[in-house]
Amino acid sequence: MALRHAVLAVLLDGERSGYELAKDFSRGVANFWFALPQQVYLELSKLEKDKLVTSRQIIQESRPNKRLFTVTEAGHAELGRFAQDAARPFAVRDDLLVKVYAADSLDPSGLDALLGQLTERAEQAAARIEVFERCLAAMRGESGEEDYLRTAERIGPYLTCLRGISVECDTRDWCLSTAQRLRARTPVTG
Amino acid sequence: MALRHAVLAVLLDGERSGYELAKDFSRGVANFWFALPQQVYLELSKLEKDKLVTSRQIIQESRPNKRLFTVTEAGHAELGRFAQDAARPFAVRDDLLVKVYAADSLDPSGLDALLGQLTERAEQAAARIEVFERCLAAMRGESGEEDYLRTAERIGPYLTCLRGISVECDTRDWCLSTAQRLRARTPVTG
DNA sequence: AGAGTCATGTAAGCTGTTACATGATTCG
DNA sequence: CGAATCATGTAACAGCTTACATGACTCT
Repeated sequence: MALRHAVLAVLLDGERSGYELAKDFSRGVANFWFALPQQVYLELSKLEKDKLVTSRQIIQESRPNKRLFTVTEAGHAELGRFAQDAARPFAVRDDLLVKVYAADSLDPSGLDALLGQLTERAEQAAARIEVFERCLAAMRGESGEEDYLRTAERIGPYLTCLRGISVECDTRDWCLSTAQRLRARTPVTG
Repeated sequence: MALRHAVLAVLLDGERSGYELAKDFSRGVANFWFALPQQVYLELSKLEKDKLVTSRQIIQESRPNKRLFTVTEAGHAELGRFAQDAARPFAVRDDLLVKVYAADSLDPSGLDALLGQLTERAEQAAARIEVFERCLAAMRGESGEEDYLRTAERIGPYLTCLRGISVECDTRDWCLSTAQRLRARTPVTG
């Protein structure tokens, strides 16, 4: 039971197709849970079988038909139960950190590859920061942030988006400073 | 292939027993990769079978016997190859963020549970920050940070530890401000 | 006396990834 | 004309979690 509640949570925003959900989960928009499209489609079938969501089919002419999903009463109840359960501690698993940990034992070409990956990750983080910032601006509209957070009907998505930004800022800064520090130790020889 | 390289990376610090590794991976010390003890023992057998590590047994009297593992030449080569492979993008999967996303739809008791979990997570983060900070101090000894990073033989562990601290600071701050913001919207009624 | 530490595993089950499969439409 | 977008799935495999199993020693 994992993706399950993430899908239900995103469906709180309203009817969505599997395709839209899959995009959210495999790009970074649903910043709190990553999943591949295959997994999303599978989970939607299970959720429907368990009556936590319902779907209605939309017949389209110039596009493939699609199904739009909505959370049922039982789905809402399930989310309520989920909130009560102890949240399992967040488990970090990051290839890039493993490589940095082992950086000292790498040969020049390995180190070079690592520096490239750090830079790339920093760039990805920067790109995501921009996306998130536009999301926030769109959500809050005219209001100031604190004002929005006090008065808006729905603030969950705003709060998780804020988290996305701070995590990515952190990632970007760490990647850049780490790359610099590793470079500072291997002066260009020859 | 996943835990595999994380274990090899930790073993670069020198001979370790399965038990010690398991502790590192299931507590937060090996900050970059979480794994349960069972998984670590299993991975060590596989690594030994594939000759990427060797072990020697230590017979103990007042304690169970143990095996100490070391990275082989082939193990070092494997880490080198790993560094060259593109690092797979980091995938976030966090229960707590799912709950915050769904916060608006929770009843008072669900929201209360969530606030508790946010506080708890903030406390865990604070505790880990202290642990990491002591690790850093121990590693750098008398030297200043930038000095240490330029001159020390091995800095990988220091760099990942720095990352651990900034991630946990971020977690702590976000959990606390999020709890506050959610509380501000549900004034005590009655 | 009970909890925690040292020390190592096996087996079943669930979750996530990779590979495969299809096919029309729109944009550059 | 090739690539991307829309749209939905199945099957095999790899990785992670939960439950089970054992047993002496040390600290409160």
